[in-house]
Amino acid sequence: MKVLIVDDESGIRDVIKEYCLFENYDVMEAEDGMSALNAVKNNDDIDIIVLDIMMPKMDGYTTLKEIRKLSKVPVIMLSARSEEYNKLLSFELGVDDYVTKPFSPKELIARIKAISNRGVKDDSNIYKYKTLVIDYLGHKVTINSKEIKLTPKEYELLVLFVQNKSIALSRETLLSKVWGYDFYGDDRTIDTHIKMLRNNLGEYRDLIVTVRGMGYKFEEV
Amino acid sequence: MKVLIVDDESGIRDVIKEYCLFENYDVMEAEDGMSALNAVKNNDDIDIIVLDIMMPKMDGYTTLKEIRKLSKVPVIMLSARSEEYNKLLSFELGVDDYVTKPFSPKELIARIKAISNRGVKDDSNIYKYKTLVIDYLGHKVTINSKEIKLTPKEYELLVLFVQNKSIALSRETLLSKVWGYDFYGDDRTIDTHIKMLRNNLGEYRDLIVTVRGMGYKFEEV
DNA sequence: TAAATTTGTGTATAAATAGTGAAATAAAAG
DNA sequence: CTTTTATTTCACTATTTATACACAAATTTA
Repeated sequence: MKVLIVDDESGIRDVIKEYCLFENYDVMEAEDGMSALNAVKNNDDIDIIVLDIMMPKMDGYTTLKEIRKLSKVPVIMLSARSEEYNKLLSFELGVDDYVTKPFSPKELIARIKAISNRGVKDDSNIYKYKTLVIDYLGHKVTINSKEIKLTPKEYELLVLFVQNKSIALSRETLLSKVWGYDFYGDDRTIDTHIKMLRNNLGEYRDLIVTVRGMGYKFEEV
Repeated sequence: MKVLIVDDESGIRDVIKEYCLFENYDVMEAEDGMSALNAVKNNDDIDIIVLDIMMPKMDGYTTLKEIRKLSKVPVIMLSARSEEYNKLLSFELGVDDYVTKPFSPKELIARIKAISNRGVKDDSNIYKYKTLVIDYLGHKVTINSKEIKLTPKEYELLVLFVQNKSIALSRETLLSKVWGYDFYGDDRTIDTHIKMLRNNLGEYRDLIVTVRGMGYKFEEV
């Protein structure tokens, strides 16, 4: 487990860091939004981010908005006042939890634990967009209540896309996540599977958007 | 969907309420067991209750016991310590889920969603689909009132499938649930048993659906 | 606009997976 | 101990799925 702590006050970072280390979490620090962003860009093994809202230059909201273009990693926000709360919600950026300052480090750790233990039981078991429905438990995809038959690879691809909505996934990432780190074959294999997936998605084929020179992403219109 | 939130701390109620509203659930609040009880008495459209265990005057257990005299509505319990869990289990009042404080609001919402999607738990001793009947107590399966003879493994498989209707079960899961975690044998053993089970199910053989690359599932047509 | 790069797509072939019957083992019943 | 029943392994087949590759289409760069 690796925790990224983002706060401009080194004192606060230190306190949180100590507690995290004590719980055997790995820790990374960032003192502003920019460095946090870079940290996320360059490390795909960050499991949770503790993010202060009140920061000079780039505030927590903006930082989170940028992070969300890269990753869906769980985020706990730190804020000075609970009134910020509604703002957080309306923000719809997938804040997993929030803690008001001054907070007891113990409480923060407890919340970090809660999120890290949560595992897969996170989101609901169904994804819906218009008439496109993915039933994760049943491994079933339907359009207009009619099942569409996907091969295992196609299904895995689709799920990966949906769970990274609006995030561009490089060919590399796709290969490593769906095929496994030890895949030897051709890059273009992906294209073929994308083609098949699109065909099977029929009227929803455009949800899978080509990001030229990079890869693909899933984007609700 | 209407959620009744029962907690003596208004701060906690507010957080849960905000998240629920954001997810388009209707919300009612109660700050103690008595008002919760009244709320249930006077509103028959409550779909789910989030109930804190630690409350002054009437605690969560007592409250739940009283609620159960009126309704079978699904309940999620909140408690400060995980030790309460065992107590909950032995309590046998039909607690649908259980979340320890401090919890991430997102997690609570995920669980509320999970419950609201799944509907009411079925606790009958008989499963029926058309003329296929499983009598759990009698360990007997009949089709058109005629008993079909299943071997122990076949029966266990069938029951597991039925109790996980529409959920894809991986070979791994099947092995560990029916054969035990310590089974040391060929994966393909399952296929053979599936084959036999299907043969025995005759006209209902198609209820067991192959999920390619994954396992099998039971699906009523 | 032409050339170069990248992506889309149809098709052939290779590889993986599931269905099945029969034989070998193991377990239970008589 | 013998017979019967149940379980497991295994080889073979049918089917589905994955991959490579060639060429077309689209986009970018020079």
